[in-house]
Amino acid sequence: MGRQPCCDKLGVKKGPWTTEEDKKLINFILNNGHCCWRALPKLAGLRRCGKSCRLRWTNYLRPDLRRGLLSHEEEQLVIDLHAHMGNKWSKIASRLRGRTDNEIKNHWNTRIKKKLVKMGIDPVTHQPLNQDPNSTDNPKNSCSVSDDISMVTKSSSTKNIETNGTRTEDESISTITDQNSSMDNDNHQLSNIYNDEELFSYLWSDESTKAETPWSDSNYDVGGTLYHDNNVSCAGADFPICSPERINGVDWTFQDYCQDFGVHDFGF
DNA sequence: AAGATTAGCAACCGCCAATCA
DNA sequence: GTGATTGGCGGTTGCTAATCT
Repeated sequence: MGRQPCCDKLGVKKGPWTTEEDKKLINFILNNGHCCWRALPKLAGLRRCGKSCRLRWTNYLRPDLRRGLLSHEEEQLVIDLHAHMGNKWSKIASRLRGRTDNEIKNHWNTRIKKKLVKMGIDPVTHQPLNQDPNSTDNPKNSCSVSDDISMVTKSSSTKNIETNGTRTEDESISTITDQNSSMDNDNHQLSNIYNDEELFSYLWSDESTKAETPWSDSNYDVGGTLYHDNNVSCAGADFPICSPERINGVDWTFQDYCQDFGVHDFGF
């Protein structure tokens, strides 16, 4: 007897999400939260698998997500964390506020991995590769790799040494995240959130949205101190608000994220 | 200009661990 | 203790846009 499929395969839609489906999912979660992903599609009027809904929400629709390319600092952090943790994308993602495991995994596979290989560094072990001296991929011959990555690799090596020394892994990771607490292009990235015109205009509309979403994953630990959420009671539900953080000298709060997402009124 | 190739990303699949009855 | 259910994770696929020839 095999495992029961996560959803009834018949009549379940696959493939890219439409704006209409996004609206339904956002509306439902903002109004009801997501108590049970399996039941959610039916309740929200979606012909989707619960798993698919969860993925769409966590990877794309969550209002606390940041879109756009990873900054140099974030890239550096990912490499450092990967050197410590390996392919633990969700754990790495939890150290980068507003980034998803899928996004980081994609970025690693499509960009960082190639850069490291091009530099003659094994992306798995973070140690120098045994290069064929005639290979065109010999790092001595490749001058196109950015200097910042070279710095990163040095940094990773240093971290490895530190880990073998007196520092614990957590301490060393904490140090890394501290270094990452100021990101230079956050504002630019925030401005890139949700550029889908139709969805965006919908979100900016006056449709009321009472949030009872648990926002369980809104406790960020970047830098270890920046994101301690305070729960605010809202419409009978505890609704967390992030403490302000400083990005480019600007204080950002969860409300800012909400506004950036286009949801003006969470019932505060 | 057109076809081929490559890169980037969203989404799916299968497995695993935690939880519950 | 055991099997069913659910959520979550990591690997992989497939589509689309960009770039190359």
